[in-house]
Amino acid sequence: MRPLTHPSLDDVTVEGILHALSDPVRAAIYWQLSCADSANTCSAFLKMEDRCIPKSTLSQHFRALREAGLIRSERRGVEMLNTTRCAEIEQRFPGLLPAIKNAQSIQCEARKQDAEPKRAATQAAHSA
Amino acid sequence: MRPLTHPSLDDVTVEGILHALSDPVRAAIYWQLSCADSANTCSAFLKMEDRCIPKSTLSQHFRALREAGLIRSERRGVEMLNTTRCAEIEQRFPGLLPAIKNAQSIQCEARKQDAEPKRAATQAAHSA
DNA sequence: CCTATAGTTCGCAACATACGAACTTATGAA
DNA sequence: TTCATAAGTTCGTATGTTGCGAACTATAGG
Repeated sequence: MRPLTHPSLDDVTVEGILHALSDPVRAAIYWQLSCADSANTCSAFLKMEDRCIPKSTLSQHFRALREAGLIRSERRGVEMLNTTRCAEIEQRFPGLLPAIKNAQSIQCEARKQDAEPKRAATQAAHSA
Repeated sequence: MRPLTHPSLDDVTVEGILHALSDPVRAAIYWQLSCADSANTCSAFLKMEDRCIPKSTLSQHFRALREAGLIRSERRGVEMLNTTRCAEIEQRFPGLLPAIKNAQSIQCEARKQDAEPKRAATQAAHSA
């Protein structure tokens, strides 16, 4: 097992960040980590929103986030503690992560709104 | 040749935007289009920053931008006029594109700063 | 109709991604 | 110590995506 490598802040690129967050699973992991008041292990994400994500896939996603500079991981015994580097990134690219997060949540809300009328329509069809 | 398709604003996704702009060539095309006071053809990008990008590759990049909802393309005779849809996207995801653009330009400046000392060092070495 | 020009599509090679199986490392019990 | 277990990583492979040359399509102007 090769040691964990984290890019220095100067080596973090916008393209890397955008690419890492353009994957829905990684984006979900990232925002969840950024909301968590304490560090989080990988296995905490084995089940995400009803989807069961294989361990190996998760491991790759964490590596992608780490290599993009979005998170910092450190071994703690048998498990791994992951924390976001958002303060650092905010320093280098002010406003970037908040803007992306805001957009994601707008989209998330819009999807909920979309789902509502459909469910109502289905119910109406059933009762008719 | 299948007709040009543009997603409706509701179908534009954050992941799609991030993915489209995570490619340096597409990002460059996009920002250049957004700076252009008028619409721009594809062939205007055949030579970008000393790099010569093949026509077919360019065509794919334009398609990617179009399908992500970032640009609108319309035939005008034998060529294609491309315009950004940034006003629409700003409406749906306020602040997203400006934040990304700002980050890109910060990175661009940082790279220039990085290049300077090197060139100076090289000159010093030559004169020594 | 012929030719030139701007883009698109096709086909293939190179690269990236997902995931099961096998492996490594740390922990705790016997 | 030795064994079992748990958390992650790495490997192999199947599947998907991307880049680019060659062939194609569509339009404008002789």
